[in-house]
Amino acid sequence: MNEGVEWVMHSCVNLSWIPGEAVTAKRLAAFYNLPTAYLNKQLQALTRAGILTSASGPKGGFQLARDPRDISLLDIVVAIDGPDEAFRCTEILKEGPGADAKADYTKVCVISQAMRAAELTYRRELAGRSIADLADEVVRRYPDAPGNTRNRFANL
Amino acid sequence: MNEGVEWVMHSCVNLSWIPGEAVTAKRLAAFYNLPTAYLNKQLQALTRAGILTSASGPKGGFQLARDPRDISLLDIVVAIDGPDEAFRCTEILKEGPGADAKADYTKVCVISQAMRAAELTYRRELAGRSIADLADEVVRRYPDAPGNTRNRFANL
DNA sequence: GATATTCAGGACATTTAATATCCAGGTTAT
DNA sequence: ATAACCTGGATATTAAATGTCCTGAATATC
Repeated sequence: MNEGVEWVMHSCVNLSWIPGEAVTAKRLAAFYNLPTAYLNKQLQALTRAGILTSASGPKGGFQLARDPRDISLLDIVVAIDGPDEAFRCTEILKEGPGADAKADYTKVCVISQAMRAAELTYRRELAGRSIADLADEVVRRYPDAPGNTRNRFANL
Repeated sequence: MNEGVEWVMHSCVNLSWIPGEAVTAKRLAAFYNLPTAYLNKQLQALTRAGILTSASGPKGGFQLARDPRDISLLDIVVAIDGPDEAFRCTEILKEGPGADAKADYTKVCVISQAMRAAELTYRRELAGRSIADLADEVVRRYPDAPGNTRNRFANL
Protein backbone atom coordinates (compact mmCIF):
# COMPACT_ATOMS: atom_id res chain seq x y z
CA MET A 1 0.00 0.00 0.00
CA ASN A 2 1.12 3.47 -0.91
CA GLU A 3 2.74 5.27 1.99
CA GLY A 4 0.80 8.37 0.98
CA VAL A 5 -2.28 6.79 2.54
CA GLU A 6 -0.74 7.26 5.96
CA TRP A 7 0.33 10.81 5.18
CA VAL A 8 -3.03 12.03 3.97
CA MET A 9 -5.01 10.30 6.71
CA HIS A 10 -3.00 12.22 9.28
CA SER A 11 -3.32 15.36 7.18
CA CYS A 12 -7.10 15.00 6.94
CA VAL A 13 -7.43 14.59 10.69
CA ASN A 14 -5.34 17.72 11.13
CA LEU A 15 -7.43 19.60 8.57
CA SER A 16 -10.57 18.62 10.48
CA TRP A 17 -9.23 20.74 13.32
CA ILE A 18 -8.70 23.77 11.09
CA PRO A 19 -12.12 24.17 9.52
CA GLY A 20 -12.71 26.93 7.03
CA GLU A 21 -9.06 27.70 6.50
CA ALA A 22 -6.93 26.59 3.56
CA VAL A 23 -3.59 25.00 4.42
CA THR A 24 -0.83 24.85 1.85
CA ALA A 25 0.88 21.63 0.83
CA LYS A 26 4.12 23.11 2.09
CA ARG A 27 2.78 23.50 5.59
CA LEU A 28 1.05 20.13 5.60
CA ALA A 29 4.36 18.58 4.59
CA ALA A 30 6.39 20.54 7.12
CA PHE A 31 4.09 19.32 9.90
CA TYR A 32 5.48 15.78 9.60
CA ASN A 33 8.66 16.63 7.74
CA LEU A 34 7.43 15.03 4.52
CA PRO A 35 8.60 15.75 0.96
CA THR A 36 6.41 18.65 -0.17
CA ALA A 37 6.16 17.92 -3.87
CA TYR A 38 5.28 14.30 -3.32
CA LEU A 39 2.71 14.99 -0.62
CA ASN A 40 1.24 17.56 -2.99
CA LYS A 41 0.67 14.76 -5.51
CA GLN A 42 -1.31 12.81 -2.96
CA LEU A 43 -3.33 15.88 -2.02
CA GLN A 44 -4.12 16.42 -5.68
CA ALA A 45 -5.47 12.88 -5.83
CA LEU A 46 -7.72 13.60 -2.86
CA THR A 47 -8.91 16.74 -4.59
CA ARG A 48 -9.73 14.85 -7.75
CA ALA A 49 -11.63 12.37 -5.59
CA GLY A 50 -13.70 15.17 -4.09
CA ILE A 51 -12.32 14.69 -0.58
CA LEU A 52 -10.46 17.99 -0.52
CA THR A 53 -10.98 21.33 -2.19
CA SER A 54 -8.01 23.29 -3.38
CA ALA A 55 -7.44 26.97 -4.10
CA SER A 56 -4.59 28.58 -5.99
CA GLY A 57 -2.81 31.78 -5.17
CA PRO A 58 -1.94 33.49 -1.91
CA LYS A 59 -4.24 32.30 0.89
CA GLY A 60 -4.66 29.21 -1.20
CA GLY A 61 -4.25 25.62 -0.11
CA PHE A 62 -6.37 22.62 0.80
CA GLN A 63 -9.41 22.08 2.97
CA LEU A 64 -11.75 19.19 3.58
CA ALA A 65 -14.43 19.21 0.92
CA ARG A 66 -17.14 17.96 3.28
CA ASP A 67 -17.98 17.08 6.85
CA PRO A 68 -15.24 14.78 8.20
CA ARG A 69 -18.03 12.46 9.30
CA ASP A 70 -18.65 11.80 5.62
CA ILE A 71 -15.05 10.98 4.73
CA SER A 72 -14.36 7.31 5.29
CA LEU A 73 -10.98 5.66 5.47
CA LEU A 74 -12.01 3.67 2.43
CA ASP A 75 -12.59 6.90 0.50
CA ILE A 76 -8.99 7.82 1.19
CA VAL A 77 -7.51 4.42 0.42
CA VAL A 78 -9.35 4.30 -2.89
CA ALA A 79 -8.33 7.84 -3.78
CA ILE A 80 -4.63 7.20 -3.16
CA ASP A 81 -4.17 3.52 -3.85
CA GLY A 82 -6.76 3.10 -6.55
CA PRO A 83 -9.85 0.92 -6.66
CA ASP A 84 -8.08 -2.37 -7.40
CA GLU A 85 -8.13 -5.13 -4.83
CA ALA A 86 -4.90 -6.58 -3.50
CA PHE A 87 -5.64 -10.02 -4.91
CA ARG A 88 -5.83 -9.82 -8.65
CA CYS A 89 -7.46 -12.83 -10.31
CA THR A 90 -5.69 -13.55 -13.58
CA GLU A 91 -8.15 -16.29 -14.48
CA ILE A 92 -5.58 -19.02 -14.73
CA LEU A 93 -8.47 -21.46 -14.89
CA LYS A 94 -8.73 -20.41 -18.53
CA GLU A 95 -5.46 -22.29 -19.03
CA GLY A 96 -6.76 -25.36 -17.22
CA PRO A 97 -8.81 -28.36 -18.38
CA GLY A 98 -12.43 -27.87 -19.29
CA ALA A 99 -12.05 -24.09 -19.40
CA ASP A 100 -14.97 -22.05 -20.63
CA ALA A 101 -13.55 -19.25 -22.77
CA LYS A 102 -16.67 -17.16 -22.23
CA ALA A 103 -16.77 -17.50 -18.45
CA ASP A 104 -15.68 -14.61 -16.26
CA TYR A 105 -13.53 -16.49 -13.78
CA THR A 106 -13.00 -13.39 -11.68
CA LYS A 107 -16.64 -13.93 -10.72
CA VAL A 108 -16.99 -17.69 -11.05
CA CYS A 109 -13.76 -19.04 -9.59
CA VAL A 110 -14.13 -20.20 -6.00
CA ILE A 111 -10.69 -18.92 -5.04
CA SER A 112 -11.38 -15.53 -6.54
CA GLN A 113 -14.68 -15.41 -4.65
CA ALA A 114 -13.05 -16.30 -1.35
CA MET A 115 -10.38 -13.64 -1.73
CA ARG A 116 -12.96 -11.06 -2.78
CA ALA A 117 -15.12 -11.93 0.20
CA ALA A 118 -12.20 -11.31 2.53
CA GLU A 119 -11.34 -8.01 0.91
CA LEU A 120 -14.97 -7.04 1.18
CA THR A 121 -14.89 -7.35 4.95
CA TYR A 122 -11.73 -5.24 4.93
CA ARG A 123 -13.37 -2.56 2.86
CA ARG A 124 -16.53 -2.66 4.88
CA GLU A 125 -14.48 -2.05 7.99
CA LEU A 126 -12.69 0.89 6.41
CA ALA A 127 -15.95 2.27 5.04
CA GLY A 128 -17.34 2.27 8.57
CA ARG A 129 -14.64 4.50 10.01
CA SER A 130 -14.59 8.23 9.28
CA ILE A 131 -12.00 10.94 9.70
CA ALA A 132 -14.29 12.40 12.36
CA ASP A 133 -14.27 9.07 14.24
CA LEU A 134 -10.52 9.10 14.38
CA ALA A 135 -10.28 12.76 15.28
CA ASP A 136 -12.79 12.26 18.10
CA GLU A 137 -10.87 9.30 19.42
CA VAL A 138 -7.65 11.30 19.41
CA VAL A 139 -9.34 14.11 21.32
CA ARG A 140 -10.68 11.61 23.86
CA ARG A 141 -7.16 10.43 24.58
CA TYR A 142 -5.25 13.65 24.04
CA PRO A 143 -7.56 16.62 24.63
CA ASP A 144 -4.83 19.06 23.72
CA ALA A 145 -4.27 17.61 20.26
CA PRO A 146 -6.44 20.03 18.25
CA GLY A 147 -4.98 23.05 20.02
CA ASN A 148 -1.46 21.77 19.65
CA THR A 149 -2.08 21.12 15.99
CA ARG A 150 -3.48 24.57 15.30
CA ASN A 151 -0.59 26.05 17.18
CA ARG A 152 2.00 24.14 15.22
CA PHE A 153 0.40 25.10 11.91
CA ALA A 154 0.36 28.73 12.96
CA ASN A 155 4.13 28.54 13.39
CA LEU A 156 4.98 26.89 10.09
CA MET B 1 -0.22 -9.01 -3.69
CA ASN B 2 2.10 -11.53 -5.25
CA GLU B 3 0.53 -13.32 -8.18
CA GLY B 4 2.05 -16.52 -6.83
CA VAL B 5 -0.71 -16.58 -4.23
CA GLU B 6 -3.24 -17.32 -6.94
CA TRP B 7 -1.01 -19.95 -8.51
CA VAL B 8 -0.36 -21.91 -5.36
CA MET B 9 -3.95 -21.73 -4.12
CA HIS B 10 -5.08 -23.41 -7.30
CA SER B 11 -2.16 -25.83 -7.06
CA CYS B 12 -3.04 -26.75 -3.49
CA VAL B 13 -6.65 -27.45 -4.41
CA ASN B 14 -5.42 -29.66 -7.22
CA LEU B 15 -2.99 -31.43 -4.91
CA SER B 16 -5.85 -32.13 -2.51
CA TRP B 17 -7.34 -34.28 -5.25
CA ILE B 18 -4.14 -36.27 -5.71
CA PRO B 19 -3.47 -37.43 -2.17
CA GLY B 20 -0.39 -39.49 -1.43
CA GLU B 21 1.28 -38.78 -4.73
CA ALA B 22 4.08 -36.32 -5.34
CA VAL B 23 3.60 -33.92 -8.26
CA THR B 24 6.58 -32.18 -9.81
CA ALA B 25 6.82 -28.44 -10.18
CA LYS B 26 7.03 -28.92 -13.90
CA ARG B 27 3.66 -30.64 -14.03
CA LEU B 28 2.04 -28.22 -11.64
CA ALA B 29 3.26 -25.38 -13.88
CA ALA B 30 2.17 -27.09 -17.08
CA PHE B 31 -1.33 -27.49 -15.69
CA TYR B 32 -1.95 -23.74 -15.95
CA ASN B 33 0.85 -22.92 -18.38
CA LEU B 34 2.88 -21.09 -15.72
CA PRO B 35 6.65 -20.44 -15.68
CA THR B 36 8.09 -23.54 -14.06
CA ALA B 37 11.11 -22.07 -12.31
CA TYR B 38 9.13 -19.23 -10.81
CA LEU B 39 6.28 -21.42 -9.62
CA ASN B 40 8.93 -23.66 -8.12
CA LYS B 41 10.09 -20.73 -6.01
CA GLN B 42 6.60 -20.29 -4.64
CA LEU B 43 6.31 -24.00 -3.93
CA GLN B 44 9.60 -23.85 -2.07
CA ALA B 45 8.16 -21.08 0.08
CA LEU B 46 5.15 -23.25 0.88
CA THR B 47 7.49 -26.07 1.78
CA ARG B 48 9.49 -23.85 4.13
CA ALA B 49 6.18 -22.80 5.67
CA GLY B 50 5.27 -26.43 6.32
CA ILE B 51 2.30 -26.40 3.97
CA LEU B 52 3.86 -28.75 1.43
CA THR B 53 6.40 -31.53 1.67
CA SER B 54 8.94 -31.95 -1.09
CA ALA B 55 10.98 -34.89 -2.27
CA SER B 56 13.99 -34.89 -4.56
CA GLY B 57 14.81 -37.37 -7.26
CA PRO B 58 12.69 -39.42 -9.61
CA LYS B 59 9.16 -39.85 -8.26
CA GLY B 60 9.87 -36.66 -6.35
CA GLY B 61 7.73 -33.56 -6.23
CA PHE B 62 5.34 -31.83 -3.89
CA GLN B 63 2.42 -32.96 -1.76
CA LEU B 64 0.25 -31.32 0.85
CA ALA B 65 1.99 -31.60 4.20
CA ARG B 66 -1.26 -32.01 6.12
CA ASP B 67 -4.99 -32.41 5.82
CA PRO B 68 -6.32 -29.72 3.47
CA ARG B 69 -8.85 -28.90 6.17
CA ASP B 70 -5.91 -27.58 8.19
CA ILE B 71 -4.48 -25.36 5.46
CA SER B 72 -6.09 -21.96 5.55
CA LEU B 73 -5.97 -19.32 2.86
CA LEU B 74 -4.18 -17.13 5.36
CA ASP B 75 -1.46 -19.74 5.75
CA ILE B 76 -0.84 -19.50 2.03
CA VAL B 77 -0.95 -15.72 1.82
CA VAL B 78 1.53 -15.41 4.67
CA ALA B 79 3.83 -18.05 3.19
CA ILE B 80 3.99 -16.33 -0.21
CA ASP B 81 3.44 -12.67 0.53
CA GLY B 82 5.09 -12.53 3.93
CA PRO B 83 3.64 -11.61 7.29
CA ASP B 84 3.62 -7.83 6.77
CA GLU B 85 0.33 -6.00 6.58
CA ALA B 86 -0.55 -3.90 3.55
CA PHE B 87 -0.67 -0.69 5.57
CA ARG B 88 2.75 -0.01 7.01
CA CYS B 89 2.76 2.56 9.82
CA THR B 90 5.93 4.65 9.54
CA GLU B 91 5.18 6.49 12.77
CA ILE B 92 5.11 9.91 11.22
CA LEU B 93 3.67 11.15 14.51
CA LYS B 94 7.24 11.03 15.75
CA GLU B 95 7.89 14.00 13.48
CA GLY B 96 4.86 15.86 14.79
CA PRO B 97 4.33 18.15 17.78
CA GLY B 98 4.41 16.66 21.27
CA ALA B 99 5.92 13.41 20.01
CA ASP B 100 7.00 10.84 22.54
CA ALA B 101 10.26 9.35 21.30
CA LYS B 102 9.71 6.24 23.39
CA ALA B 103 6.16 5.58 22.25
CA ASP B 104 5.46 2.80 19.76
CA TYR B 105 3.11 4.61 17.43
CA THR B 106 2.43 1.49 15.44
CA LYS B 107 0.45 0.45 18.53
CA VAL B 108 -0.66 3.81 19.90
CA CYS B 109 -1.63 5.79 16.80
CA VAL B 110 -5.37 5.82 16.17
CA ILE B 111 -4.91 5.63 12.41
CA SER B 112 -2.56 2.69 12.71
CA GLN B 113 -5.06 0.97 14.98
CA ALA B 114 -7.94 1.52 12.59
CA MET B 115 -5.99 0.16 9.65
CA ARG B 116 -4.80 -2.81 11.67
CA ALA B 117 -8.33 -3.54 12.81
CA ALA B 118 -9.49 -3.65 9.20
CA GLU B 119 -6.67 -5.93 8.16
CA LEU B 120 -7.49 -8.14 11.12
CA THR B 121 -11.00 -8.78 9.79
CA TYR B 122 -9.46 -9.58 6.43
CA ARG B 123 -7.06 -12.07 7.97
CA ARG B 124 -9.74 -13.59 10.14
CA GLU B 125 -11.82 -14.21 7.04
CA LEU B 126 -8.91 -15.85 5.25
CA ALA B 127 -8.03 -17.88 8.32
CA GLY B 128 -11.57 -19.24 8.34
CA ARG B 129 -11.40 -20.69 4.85
CA SER B 130 -9.43 -23.84 4.13
CA ILE B 131 -8.21 -25.50 0.98
CA ALA B 132 -10.68 -28.29 1.73
CA ASP B 133 -13.53 -25.75 1.89
CA LEU B 134 -12.68 -24.50 -1.56
CA ALA B 135 -12.15 -27.96 -3.00
CA ASP B 136 -15.52 -29.10 -1.61
CA GLU B 137 -17.24 -26.08 -3.06
CA VAL B 138 -15.72 -26.75 -6.46
CA VAL B 139 -16.91 -30.36 -6.31
CA ARG B 140 -20.38 -29.22 -5.37
CA ARG B 141 -20.54 -27.09 -8.51
CA TYR B 142 -18.47 -29.21 -10.85
CA PRO B 143 -18.55 -32.85 -9.70
CA ASP B 144 -16.16 -33.87 -12.47
CA ALA B 145 -13.41 -31.50 -11.39
CA PRO B 146 -11.31 -33.93 -9.32
CA GLY B 147 -11.47 -36.60 -12.01
CA ASN B 148 -10.68 -34.12 -14.75
CA THR B 149 -7.77 -32.80 -12.74
CA ARG B 150 -6.31 -36.23 -12.08
CA ASN B 151 -6.74 -37.04 -15.73
CA ARG B 152 -5.00 -33.91 -16.91
CA PHE B 153 -2.10 -34.52 -14.53
CA ALA B 154 -1.78 -38.08 -15.78
CA ASN B 155 -1.26 -36.72 -19.28
CA LEU B 156 1.36 -34.08 -18.47
C1' DG C 1 -1.83 46.00 -13.67
C1' DA C 2 2.38 43.95 -11.51
C1' DT C 3 3.87 40.74 -8.35
C1' DA C 4 4.21 37.01 -5.39
C1' DT C 5 2.06 32.80 -3.88
C1' DT C 6 0.04 28.59 -4.69
C1' DC C 7 -2.10 24.58 -7.07
C1' DA C 8 -2.09 21.43 -11.49
C1' DG C 9 0.15 18.30 -13.83
C1' DG C 10 3.54 16.48 -17.01
C1' DA C 11 8.34 14.99 -17.45
C1' DC C 12 11.79 13.05 -15.63
C1' DA C 13 15.13 10.35 -12.02
C1' DT C 14 15.81 7.05 -8.36
C1' DT C 15 14.82 3.25 -5.58
C1' DT C 16 12.53 -0.89 -4.48
C1' DA C 17 9.66 -4.86 -5.36
C1' DA C 18 7.75 -8.22 -8.49
C1' DT C 19 8.63 -11.32 -12.02
C1' DA C 20 11.23 -14.10 -13.91
C1' DT C 21 15.61 -17.15 -15.70
C1' DC C 22 19.68 -19.92 -15.12
C1' DC C 23 22.96 -22.77 -13.05
C1' DA C 24 25.62 -25.45 -9.70
C1' DG C 25 24.99 -28.62 -6.00
C1' DG C 26 22.59 -32.07 -3.33
C1' DT C 27 19.09 -35.99 -3.10
C1' DT C 28 17.06 -40.19 -4.61
C1' DA C 29 14.62 -43.88 -7.55
C1' DT C 30 15.83 -47.05 -10.94
C1' DA D 1 25.94 -44.88 -12.74
C1' DT D 2 22.39 -42.22 -14.37
C1' DA D 3 18.65 -39.38 -14.84
C1' DA D 4 15.05 -36.82 -12.56
C1' DC D 5 14.08 -33.59 -9.22
C1' DC D 6 14.38 -30.15 -5.43
C1' DT D 7 17.33 -26.17 -3.24
C1' DG D 8 18.99 -21.96 -3.27
C1' DG D 9 21.94 -18.33 -4.86
C1' DA D 10 23.02 -15.13 -8.67
C1' DT D 11 21.38 -12.42 -12.08
C1' DA D 12 18.25 -10.04 -15.44
C1' DT D 13 14.01 -7.72 -16.60
C1' DT D 14 9.99 -5.19 -15.77
C1' DA D 15 6.79 -2.53 -13.17
C1' DA D 16 5.63 0.23 -9.27
C1' DA D 17 6.66 3.28 -5.60
C1' DT D 18 8.99 7.23 -4.35
C1' DG D 19 10.69 11.62 -5.22
C1' DT D 20 12.22 15.98 -7.90
C1' DC D 21 11.70 19.66 -11.10
C1' DC D 22 9.65 22.84 -14.11
C1' DT D 23 6.05 25.21 -16.77
C1' DG D 24 1.57 27.07 -16.73
C1' DA D 25 -2.70 28.75 -14.70
C1' DA D 26 -5.23 30.87 -10.91
C1' DT D 27 -5.63 34.48 -7.49
C1' DA D 28 -4.89 37.62 -3.38
C1' DT D 29 -2.57 41.74 -2.45
C1' DC D 30 -0.34 46.00 -3.29
